[in-house]
Amino acid sequence: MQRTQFGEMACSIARTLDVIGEPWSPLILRDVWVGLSRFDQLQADLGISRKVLTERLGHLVEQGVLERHPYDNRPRYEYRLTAKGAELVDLLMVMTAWGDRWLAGEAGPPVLYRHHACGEIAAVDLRCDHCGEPMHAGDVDPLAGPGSAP
Amino acid sequence: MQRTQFGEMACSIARTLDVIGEPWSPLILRDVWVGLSRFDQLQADLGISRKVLTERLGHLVEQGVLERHPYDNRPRYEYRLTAKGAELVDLLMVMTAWGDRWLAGEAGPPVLYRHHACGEIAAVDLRCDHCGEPMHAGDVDPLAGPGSAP
DNA sequence: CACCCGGAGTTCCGTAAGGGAACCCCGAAG
DNA sequence: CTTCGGGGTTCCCTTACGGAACTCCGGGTG
Repeated sequence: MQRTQFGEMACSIARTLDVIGEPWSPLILRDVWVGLSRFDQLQADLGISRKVLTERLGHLVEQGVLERHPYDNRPRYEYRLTAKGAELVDLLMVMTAWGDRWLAGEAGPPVLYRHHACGEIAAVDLRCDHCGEPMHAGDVDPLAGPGSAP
Repeated sequence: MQRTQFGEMACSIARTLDVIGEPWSPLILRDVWVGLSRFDQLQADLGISRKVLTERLGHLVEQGVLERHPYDNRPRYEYRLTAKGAELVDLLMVMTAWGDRWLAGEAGPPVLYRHHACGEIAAVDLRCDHCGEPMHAGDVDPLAGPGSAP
């Protein structure tokens, strides 16, 4: 008996969860994204147990989302986002947008993002990569794709 | 001693995780989104333990993401997305896009999405809600927002 | 050279959460 | 009045998290 593995399912959501779905993983990614890159920094910022942090970092490196590499002659390492990991930041931005909208309350969002292109405080918006029109829950029909059959 | 609650953190990502970050929750949302709405349907489709499914549904309803309501004179219930929950589908679409791109492999994506507006098979793309330009990992600077202080 | 330091983990134990299967409740249909 | 099926509960077992202590290792400092 073991915990269910989502990676085996024919579903990109489940497979993505297999990479960053474990507790803490998205927060680790967030920290690395904003520049916290060393073990002790992450541990202190998150308050995560060192054991679990070790496991998560190992998994994220294994999945090609983070890269561990030395920054000193001593055995010191820092973690960086790979290209694969940087694209996961899209996910973080959408989570941020949703949390800002539905959970921030009176106080307002804890963090704001300034968009380089326009210089404004902004949030993300989902568009169709084909026609550029908005793309949300009710705007699509799911169809079986090539990777669906056994 | 108890499991760490992310909801207390001053971070919209952490707070969002408190709502849908538990194992299975995103997959439950996906199923409800595509039309599986009854307890036994969800249980059979996901292979989740009934105990955990009960807990997750309860939590999602409590958080206002799902609505439980009767569909018969008998004690029968179905779960539906609320407006708050429907906006979480954005998150699922971004997870799908990332999984399709990085994890689908040779076989291709298991599910395709046809966009109503243009009729094409499409994926989501993240844009700035201000200027409409692309908005990804390197395109923003985080600043402290109003909800950041202790 | 002996000692200490700080980063990066590893080990160990107690509690809590997931997996699985069996059981229960309830209203309708036979 | 028994059966059926949806919608959960209950119980036990195993795995995983939290927390604190311990280890390892290379570089300064006296």
